[in-house]
Amino acid sequence: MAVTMKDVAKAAGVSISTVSFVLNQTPGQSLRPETVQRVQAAAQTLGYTPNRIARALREGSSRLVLLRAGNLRGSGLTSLIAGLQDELAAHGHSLIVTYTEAGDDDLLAALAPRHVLDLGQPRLPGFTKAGDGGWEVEMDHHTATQLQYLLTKGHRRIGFAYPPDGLLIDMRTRQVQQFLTRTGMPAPAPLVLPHDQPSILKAVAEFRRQHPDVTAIAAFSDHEAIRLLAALAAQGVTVPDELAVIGFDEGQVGAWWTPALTTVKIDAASYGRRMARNALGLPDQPWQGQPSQVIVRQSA
Amino acid sequence: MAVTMKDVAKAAGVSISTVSFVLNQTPGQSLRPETVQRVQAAAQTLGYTPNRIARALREGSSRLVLLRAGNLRGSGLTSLIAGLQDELAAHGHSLIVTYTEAGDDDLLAALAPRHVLDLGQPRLPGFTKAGDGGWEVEMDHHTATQLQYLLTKGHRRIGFAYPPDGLLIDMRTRQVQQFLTRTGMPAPAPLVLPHDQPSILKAVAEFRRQHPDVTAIAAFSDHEAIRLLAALAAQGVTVPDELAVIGFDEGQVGAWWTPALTTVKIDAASYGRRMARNALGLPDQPWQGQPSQVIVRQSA
DNA sequence: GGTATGAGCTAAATCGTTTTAGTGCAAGGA
DNA sequence: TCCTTGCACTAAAACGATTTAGCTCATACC
Repeated sequence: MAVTMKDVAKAAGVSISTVSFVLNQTPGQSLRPETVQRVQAAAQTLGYTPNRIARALREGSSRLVLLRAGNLRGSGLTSLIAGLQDELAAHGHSLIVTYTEAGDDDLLAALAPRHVLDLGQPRLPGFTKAGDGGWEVEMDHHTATQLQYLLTKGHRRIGFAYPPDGLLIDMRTRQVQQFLTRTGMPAPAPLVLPHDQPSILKAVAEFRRQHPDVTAIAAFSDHEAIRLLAALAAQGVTVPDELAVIGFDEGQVGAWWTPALTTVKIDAASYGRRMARNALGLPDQPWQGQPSQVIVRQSA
Repeated sequence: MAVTMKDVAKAAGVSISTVSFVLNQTPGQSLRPETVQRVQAAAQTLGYTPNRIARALREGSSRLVLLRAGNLRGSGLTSLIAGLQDELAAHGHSLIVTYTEAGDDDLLAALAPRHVLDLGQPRLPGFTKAGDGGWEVEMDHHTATQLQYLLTKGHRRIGFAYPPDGLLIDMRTRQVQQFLTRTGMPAPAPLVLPHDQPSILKAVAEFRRQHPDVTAIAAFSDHEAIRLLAALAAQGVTVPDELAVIGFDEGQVGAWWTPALTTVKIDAASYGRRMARNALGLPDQPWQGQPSQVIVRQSA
């Protein structure tokens, strides 16, 4: 049997209410220091742990935050999660991450989370004003890092390779377009990478025929970059000489590929903290440009 | 405000207890068909959804099952999860998966799951008798599939490549040893693959010097296989001619590598179902050898 | 002296279920 | 007629926390 407030109350010789006031440091309650001591000691000795289910029932929701990551993976997500977890833990909350595409109603009902963060939503609730550092601004920054690198390397005609479906595709596509327009470059040449290898070969061959002037391709993520590299190798296209390829959101295997994949490492930890504060309704902290960093290897 | 049993009871003109009996089909209760109808209709009309938090408080735990996957990934895990989810959903439960290494006490307390499945535990609770189809037996089957393929291809001296830390390493290592012993082969040559590339190169060079007679290497998972292939390519070792490499638990990128990675595809869905039944305390269903299947590509 | 005030507590309601112990009524048996 | 039995329900007690509304003193003020 778990230790309840009742047990602590009995041990400390006070009422359950008092125990609650002491342990939650409820504001607006005056308590004698000695009583506080006694209650804390009793809780400590008995090893009291609050029953989160009972608390959730009373409060109307669990001290949980749900992050919907859909089909996303990568180190950016990992650091985002780390930041989220840190800040949430500091305020007594826990993080649950789901990687399913569909919104699972049962799960949602079972968890009754205080907040749901959906990475498919470009503008997270709370980040409502334009230019306030929402998810979209964050991503825009990273996209710029990726493309700026290609520009610096002298590329002028740039392609953007992305999967046929999944989260964030529209947003990234739009941002790539806007960045190139902003910097006076021609619009990106779109390259959709199907799921199966033969189709990819066809798509890539077709792309090269239609866009012979493209010298560099920015990928939606490292996974797409790898699939692209495989197709290019199969067709005898040398990377980076004939065509440069840059990944996005450093994955697990890019470093081991030949040629090793140049990519963008995203450190979204501090953004995760902001998301957390936002989800909990805490005062926001000013946005500072997120560090996203090009990992220079061989492919671009 | 959410619709509660109280609302349903009022609408149907019965007591809360009756509503509970009807909606849960509580055994040992006799109810007039007409009453049942009325309650069900009321629940339907009002759009009643049970408050899982309240239920969890009453029942002592949530209708949740927690799966601790640690650092594991891959299609085997994916199918395991699918099977688990299916069977759990059929019994009104939901699955939560964590990919953290440390046991998160706060999360556990917040969820109060009915059952915790830890993939780091070789013998899951309930699978207590030897040879009854526990996780260990399951994995043994897949390991055998991987090694049997190498034997069939004529390899006699076999190495086993694995990471320095993580879940399941001890189990897999043991099983590889036992399989080779059982089939009269020499013991496996161990090859630990550190996390950074330079160290791997060193480890592989050292391994080749110490074990020149090894003609094939079975990897702990596809991820290790890829890292190994990268190191071998860097050292000019031709795969599969000089050294064959077979992965385990098909990953995302093996198909795109050059040479394409031969691996073992694990369909753990039906095992997931068994785990689910077991976790819920339902009668077990007999174990049937799990389909694990070699995906033959180029590397072995 | 009477009363407002505040300190330091407690009693009890509440969150929404599940479940145990009844309750009232009709039918059946002695 | 009286007692038992079964049917079809209901009342109320949990589950363990939070929170509102008191309650009892002692002090302070007029």
